[in-house]
Amino acid sequence: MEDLGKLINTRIEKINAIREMGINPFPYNYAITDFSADIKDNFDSYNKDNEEFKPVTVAGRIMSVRLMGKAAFCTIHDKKGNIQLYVAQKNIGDKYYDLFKILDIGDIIGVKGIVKKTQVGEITVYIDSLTLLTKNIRPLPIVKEKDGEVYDAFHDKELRYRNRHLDLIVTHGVKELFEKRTRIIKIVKRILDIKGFLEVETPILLPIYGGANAGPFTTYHNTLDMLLYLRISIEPYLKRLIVGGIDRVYEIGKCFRNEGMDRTHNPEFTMLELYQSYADYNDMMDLTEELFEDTCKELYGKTEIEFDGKTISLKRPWRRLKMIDAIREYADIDIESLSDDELKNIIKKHGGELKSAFVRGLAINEIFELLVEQHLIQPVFITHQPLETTPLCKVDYEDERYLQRFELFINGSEFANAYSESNDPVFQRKTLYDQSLRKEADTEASPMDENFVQAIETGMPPTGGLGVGIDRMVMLLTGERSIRDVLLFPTMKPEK
RNA sequence: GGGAAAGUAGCUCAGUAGGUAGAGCACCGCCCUUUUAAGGCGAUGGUCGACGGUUCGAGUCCGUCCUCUCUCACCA
Repeated sequence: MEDLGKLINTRIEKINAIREMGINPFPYNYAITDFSADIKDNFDSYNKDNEEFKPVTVAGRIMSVRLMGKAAFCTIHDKKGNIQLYVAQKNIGDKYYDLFKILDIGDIIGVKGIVKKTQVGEITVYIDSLTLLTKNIRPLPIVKEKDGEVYDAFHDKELRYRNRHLDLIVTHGVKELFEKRTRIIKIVKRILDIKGFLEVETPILLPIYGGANAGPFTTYHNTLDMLLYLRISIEPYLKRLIVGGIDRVYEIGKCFRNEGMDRTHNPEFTMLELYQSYADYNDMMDLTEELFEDTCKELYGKTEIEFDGKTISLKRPWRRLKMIDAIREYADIDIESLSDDELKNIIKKHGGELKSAFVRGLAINEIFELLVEQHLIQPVFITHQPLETTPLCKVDYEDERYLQRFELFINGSEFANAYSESNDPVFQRKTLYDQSLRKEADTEASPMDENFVQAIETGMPPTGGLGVGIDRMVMLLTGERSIRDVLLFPTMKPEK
């Protein structure tokens, strides 16, 4: 680190030298009129036969310098890309050429000039004015490039995640990836807005948590002298809004689960949850297909995407398969003909485990997760989960052992989860109460939410509800295999 | 939590039998007015992730720990 200190000190001394030249190394603004990509894309409008020129003013960060005595080429990076500058002493004068010579990679400059092609045909701004806009003092990682091939890329993932500002500057495609993430979320919102869903914001700090099976984060409010939880789902509040008559409602926001971290799990992650009155889980399937297919089509103009070396087709309709039929198809097991003990043996044999006391429905779900999930590559709605898997869903009227629920699987992992929402207040009170009693044995069971149950007692219309993991959707649509690559600032342990 | 791999200069990486720590780029000095991984000459720069051990001697061998990556487990 001492060496880095030396490098930084050298640059701090340059700041003093620049001030002694009568130049402010940190001026207040700069009127940009042009951007790199626009100049390159519309060369003809900036240069007519090398005789008529439309002057440009561009600004950006110095990414490389090739200095040759009394003239230099350098490349700057602005919000639209890179462009080369030709900096000649005779064009900008001795004083500003002296300034240019002590500038570093990482400094931000503004330049004025005319656009020409060099001998080898690269569109270049031949500058006649140089303004230092910000002096850098901390060296950037140096990334080299030739013919589109990148050398010495900023590879270290830890450094990239911890220093996303550097990653955005020097790693190709990172900025574009996060722009795409934002675009995906905007498309999803637009689709929902057009359908008449109201976007809302509900509390993240809660006195009581629920809506999912997950460990919560806790925090503390000093004035109220009380423990608060960070939400693990948005469901309990959106359902209150459904009761309140906002009959199509959604929120896209952070949820927090105090659980393990891996390639597809970050402690804080972004969920879409939506609720639609007078709809059921079939309507939610249609809507889910639409959200994924239309977003993909708008991004890429097609419905096939490459992911993890596989081609995945998001073209609707997708397959709809009952959980027990999926188990029969992929594991060749006829669940309904088997005894509890036989289910236990299957789970044991495949290395699964059951929480607390044996519950047949949870065992079936476990077998599905152990034996089927990984095979579900193309989009498929797995429906009719056993009723014990959640207390918030209506049972199917054809077979009350199973739910009107689906989970969407793509490439072996879950992307969405939806119910025909339970709105029977007597049933709801009982199941939530029963679950709260299980809390001793099952740390992920939620405590009783009295206010939520009272809302349901007020009368919630028949409602379809849908939850989509936005980060995973972004991963799918960008081809990224790690959630950390679609989060600007993934959760990291502090550096020592 | 298990397994595997990794951590050496600001960045990207070498470092072979345990014997004074290397390269490219960046940075510093000099030359250079069409370069583009610019080039040439020269110089600086390191607690080899941390701590302990073995040894005359450890980047290298052993142990513990830290961080990250991959993977398995866990996970609505």
